[in-house]
Amino acid sequence: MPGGQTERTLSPREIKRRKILRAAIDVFAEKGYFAARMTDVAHRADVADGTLYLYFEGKEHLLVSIFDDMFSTFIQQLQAEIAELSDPLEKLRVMLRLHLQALGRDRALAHVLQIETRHSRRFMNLFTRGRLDEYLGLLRGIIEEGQELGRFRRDIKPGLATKVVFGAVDELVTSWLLADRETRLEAQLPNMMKLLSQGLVPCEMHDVE
Amino acid sequence: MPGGQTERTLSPREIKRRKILRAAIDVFAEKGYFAARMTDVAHRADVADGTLYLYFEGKEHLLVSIFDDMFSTFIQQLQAEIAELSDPLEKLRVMLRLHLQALGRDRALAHVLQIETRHSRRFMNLFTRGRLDEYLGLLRGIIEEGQELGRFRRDIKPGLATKVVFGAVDELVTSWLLADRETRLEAQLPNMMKLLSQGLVPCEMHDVE
Amino acid sequence: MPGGQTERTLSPREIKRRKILRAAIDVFAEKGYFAARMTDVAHRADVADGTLYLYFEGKEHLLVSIFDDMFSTFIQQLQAEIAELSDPLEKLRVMLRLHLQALGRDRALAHVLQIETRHSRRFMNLFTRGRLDEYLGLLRGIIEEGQELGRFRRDIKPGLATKVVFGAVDELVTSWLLADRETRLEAQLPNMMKLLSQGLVPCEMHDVE
Amino acid sequence: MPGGQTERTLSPREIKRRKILRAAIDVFAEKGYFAARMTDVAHRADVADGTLYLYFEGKEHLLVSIFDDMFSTFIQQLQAEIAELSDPLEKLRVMLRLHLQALGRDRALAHVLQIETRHSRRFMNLFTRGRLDEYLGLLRGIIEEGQELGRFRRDIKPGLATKVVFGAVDELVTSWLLADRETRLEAQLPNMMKLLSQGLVPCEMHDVE
DNA sequence: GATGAATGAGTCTTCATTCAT
DNA sequence: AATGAATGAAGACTCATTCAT
Repeated sequence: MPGGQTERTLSPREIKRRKILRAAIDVFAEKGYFAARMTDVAHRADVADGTLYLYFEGKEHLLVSIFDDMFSTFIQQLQAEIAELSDPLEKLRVMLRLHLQALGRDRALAHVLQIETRHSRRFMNLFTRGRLDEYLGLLRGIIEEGQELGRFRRDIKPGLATKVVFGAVDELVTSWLLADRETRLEAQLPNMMKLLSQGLVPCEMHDVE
Repeated sequence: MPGGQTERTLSPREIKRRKILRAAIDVFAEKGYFAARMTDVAHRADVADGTLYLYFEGKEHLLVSIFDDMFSTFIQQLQAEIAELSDPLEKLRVMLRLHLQALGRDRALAHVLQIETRHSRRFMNLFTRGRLDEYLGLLRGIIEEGQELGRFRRDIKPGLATKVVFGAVDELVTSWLLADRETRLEAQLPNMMKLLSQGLVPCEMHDVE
Repeated sequence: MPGGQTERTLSPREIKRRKILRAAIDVFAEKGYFAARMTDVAHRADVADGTLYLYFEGKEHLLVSIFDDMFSTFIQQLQAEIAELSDPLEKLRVMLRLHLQALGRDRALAHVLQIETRHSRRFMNLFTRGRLDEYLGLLRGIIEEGQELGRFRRDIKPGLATKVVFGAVDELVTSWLLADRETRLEAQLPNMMKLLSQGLVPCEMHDVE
Repeated sequence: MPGGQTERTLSPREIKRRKILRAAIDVFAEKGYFAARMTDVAHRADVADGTLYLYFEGKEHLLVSIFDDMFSTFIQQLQAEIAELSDPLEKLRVMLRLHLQALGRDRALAHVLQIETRHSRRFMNLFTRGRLDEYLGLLRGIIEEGQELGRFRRDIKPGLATKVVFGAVDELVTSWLLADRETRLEAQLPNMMKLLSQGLVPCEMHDVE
């Protein structure tokens, strides 16, 4: 999610902006957003306290910026990779793989995005969910496409399916985060794909249902 | 989830304790845990500020107590209702139904449990997740039982399935909460059960997978 | 201006309120409003920093309250004493005497009212001048009455005369304040009355004018 | 008051100095000295923040310089015009006319001189009053001269008369400023001269006094 | 037990000033 | 000379908690 796709040359301003953002991610992940003090972030970024305010409007904006920056980079990458595929199931798999990879690669970032960024309804309504809708929209698009092509079961509302899929991945990430395992997050992908696509109950018993 | 199964007579102390807890739920839901002030809770409960500390150790303990009280009542009810069933799929359905009912019935409580109670890793590790494990254990037990009885697909790790199911319900609740819909939360149950049990992909295409 | 006319018993709250106000007057007079820190006021009043905010909304409100408290007490006294007189010139004399006495008696208060309370247009428009209008209205009333009775020259606009009289007293106070003299402020009254009532130029030369 | 009597050619440095001073007057008048930020002044003057410090020692010096610059120009003009007159009453009239003209012509400047420049005892003692003494000395000289020549009443202390006259004009200016009238300040001069020279009380009633 | 007035530690933010370029 | 990015000291205010009544 971070790095990689950056242009050859970054302006000095952009470099410092990212240094501060990185410091904020690390500090927020370590101490939590509320316990973190602006001065901690400044020290970690190796700048003066006041400098933070030359790049960000305030503490909350720092948190919002983490979300926005990482998210928009991620969504772009997602769209690029998905565009090249035709099979909806394949698109879904790639989407979830990128999701798990992006977060699995950067534990501190994952912390901030999974937890600190969801600390209140106000914050979620104002920031988290707003951005998340782009992701959910992409996901829903894939599901609807799959239904049209007959690759996905048609008797399930795409809105609900979107929530179930997102909820599943999201919980996977959160429990990986909190359990502090050594497992690679991505390793769970095949199993999860099977479960989501085929369900809990074997086919021959579906009539029972 | 609250009330209902309590004994006939509650001690005056217990009555006031619950009054405070209810006030805390409402205030936390309205303003968010951090923005809520102890004095707000006291006013809502119609007691003096200092009185809160005769019943709870402090602000954080108030939040923990909400979780614990509601959760233990809920888990008890869950176990009682499930014990009477034999079919794992039925158990699962009842479990999720109770989950959705309990939260769908009390929006303020749902707010607190879904959001305020998850505001930091520290809090989740210390309180939220600890209590949640009882719920997750119950869920996992049902899934394992289903696999043993051949009612559930055996090629899926029960740990993963537990997370997927919990993640799905959890997300359902959260999006219901944030969207502020008029929908009854419980109404989504049949659709979700179908999706979880049969998966996204129709049986005849499973080989493709 | 302060004290004197207070009721027999003051509530404990009112006592503490006045203690804080007195501390604020002294601190503002010593260090100036802007240089004064809230913690200075709290220390002087012998209360905790936070206690200030139980009695006043903030630093600015402290300054406004000094003005309002002292001014309303003063205006009341003024009206009471003037009501008993009939001669406009006498009324004027009493008014100015009370003015000079009230401020001459309490140098710190005079400092705050003459200087700190006039630090910006915004503050003057919002607070100082608004209150002052009551005083100016009283003054103007006396002048108009004097003109009607033929005791004061009729060819002078009362609005202008009001300003001239107020400006003269006000400047007298300010220069007394800044010169840090030992003179009693009140001692200047007879001279000033003569000047205001008879003017700079002897009568026999008025035609020259 | 500004410009006018300056030499034909100003050094580039002096030009920029004045540009900054003008910017400071406007910004201080608009936002008040304390609320004004150095960066506001720099922007208004169309120079970089740091440049201000190549011309002025700091924010306070900017305010002092406004006072000094404008005042010394004013005093010079005053002395020149008065020197040509012989009648003390005429001198007084010219002095007050110039005073009212100078401020009436430049509202922003008047703001700064009447209000911002008097924000604290420290500032007044250190700067405002010090410069003002030149003005007051001039005024006092005229009054004493008038008394010697028998044109002014001898039974009034010149010090007091000076204060009364200055206070009257000063208040006139301040109330003109705050009332935000459309009146020309200077228009009040004749009336004020009459009041100051002949007093409030008609001659035939002076014995009453 | 209940009260609620008092406490005081804790922190985000502003902005005058500096100095490397 | 001019720039403007960076600095960092400083302080008003909040609010969880206590404790004398």
